[in-house]
Amino acid sequence: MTNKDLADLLFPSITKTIKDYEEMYPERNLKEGEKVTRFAPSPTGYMHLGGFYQAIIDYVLAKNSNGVFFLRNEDTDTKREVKEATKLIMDTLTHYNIIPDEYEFEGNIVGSYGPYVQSERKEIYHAFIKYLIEIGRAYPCFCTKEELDEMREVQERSKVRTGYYGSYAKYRNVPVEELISKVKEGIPYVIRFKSMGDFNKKFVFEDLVKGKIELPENDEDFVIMKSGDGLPTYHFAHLVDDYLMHTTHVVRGEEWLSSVPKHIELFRTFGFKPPKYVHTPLIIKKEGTSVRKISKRKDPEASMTYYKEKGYPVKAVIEALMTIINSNYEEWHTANSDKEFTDFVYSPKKMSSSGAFFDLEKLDNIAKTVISKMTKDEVYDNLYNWTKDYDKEFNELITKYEDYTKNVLNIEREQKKPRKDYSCYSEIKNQIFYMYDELYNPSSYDWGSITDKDEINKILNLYMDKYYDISDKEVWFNNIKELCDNLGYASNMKDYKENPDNYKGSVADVSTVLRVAITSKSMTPDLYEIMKLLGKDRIISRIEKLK
RNA sequence: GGCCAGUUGGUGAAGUGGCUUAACACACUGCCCUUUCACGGCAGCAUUCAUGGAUUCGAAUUCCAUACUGGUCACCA
Repeated sequence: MTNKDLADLLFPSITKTIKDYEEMYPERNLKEGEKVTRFAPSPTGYMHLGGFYQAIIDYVLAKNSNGVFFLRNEDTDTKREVKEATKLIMDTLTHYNIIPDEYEFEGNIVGSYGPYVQSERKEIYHAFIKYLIEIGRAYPCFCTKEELDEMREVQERSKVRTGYYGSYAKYRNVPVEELISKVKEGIPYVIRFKSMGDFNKKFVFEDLVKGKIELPENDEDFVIMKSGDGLPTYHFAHLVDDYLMHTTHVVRGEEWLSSVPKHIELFRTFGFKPPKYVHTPLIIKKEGTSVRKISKRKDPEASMTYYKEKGYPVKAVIEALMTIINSNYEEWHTANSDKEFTDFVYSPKKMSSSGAFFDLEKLDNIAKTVISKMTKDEVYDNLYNWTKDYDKEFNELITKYEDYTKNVLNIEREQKKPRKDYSCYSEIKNQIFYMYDELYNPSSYDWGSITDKDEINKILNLYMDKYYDISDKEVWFNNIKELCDNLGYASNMKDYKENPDNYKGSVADVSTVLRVAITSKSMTPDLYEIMKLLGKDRIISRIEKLK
């Protein structure tokens, strides 16, 4: 009996060969330098910031070179799989407008290198495994979990490297006859790769981020196909998929660096050219004095849903991530503000090789600038879309008062240096609630230096009786100044600063009284604009309410 | 423990042997502008690049050692 007999026994229905698949998935028509990248998440029900950050790199790498970016669903871990996960991934990518050129979603395949869901590619993997068995480079292993655990304990006790290799590889040199009869008996098995590597030999591997790295050869007979469902492990699926889909650049987290020897040996065994690798630093989080990977359990900001729920502008999140990806992005972006982030030429070499800290404060700052540069219509539309999902009540209000809301959002916007009030859409309501009678119901007022009720009433009454005029900003402010003179407050700040004792206070104090009486807040944008939008009736009623 | 990687201010970082008295940005502090806040302007914020040694006229940049941090060592990706 031969390896061929074993292969046929294991995969009786597999008739296609590697060659057949190579013909089905021919070389892509790429011009020099065009890159093929992929985002390959496993659908565990969660879209991690770290994953999204890699997706951006993939996307930019492909767009930079006019290449192809595709999405592949790595669902080989059936135990961890979550049904809605694929939708979540698609929704997130769509929200950020990172649209793959090829993907598979809800039964729809876009692209000619599919299927793009690994569980649908089982036959393909099996054809490759069958070949490996035929040439004697893979074999079934019947070890139970208990046996493997025991082996590891023995190895640990005798202080040798743990793993299934060399003389520890129990089924590596078992004659085919015996393997065949065990299979026929129905004993569960996995398929292992038969490694020819030597752990004491090193080879040089070039990572595009880290540069040249010296790694030991792989000598482990690692699992390539699991028992039960017969699905491949990551290592094997990576080989087959990235070979047949003609991926040129594999972007993945640096936690994969230590399995590079396995992947390289696999590619060499088949005589395939391995892709280029971009092992990205992990996104980390400071906790006390130690650093750790950002985690979905402890850090809400590790999930991409966090940014959507808060209502951070799409551009801001991408910009913050791009800044981590290549720190010269920021400078480039200020010099090329009209360009898309995909026009920025990403350089793996320029990536920091240590862990990156995703700074939420920095994100806030970027987001404020992004929103400040939008037109009132853009802010309105984004606010509308956000409130539609997360704040129905406010959504109805801004729909009812659409033009008015746009005017509110436009205060101090159309100027060279617009205000930077909002970092996310969820913040807007809290900052402009006083512009809506439906929301205006202050329980307290932020009075400034003037807190005496009689004095406040005196200022307000006199103002409404004699000085109220919002026909023009200059007129409006001159009136306030006259009011100040009339009541013994300094109308000129310089005079006040020079001789504070000559006055009861200054125009700043009087203005604050007006501001707080009308909005309840001491910090607001331009009061004149607010008063103009509110109109006399509402101003009067708010002042009356104070009495 | 084996293997691999990393270590520049509170943060992201620039920097690849002299142009660095370490860029830029965020944060922070002070002043100015100012009807508040914000914006904006100006100034301040690492005598030092984990530590020790070596090479060199000269090192954050090269080499060696040490320390610390992280990754990995699954029928998870």
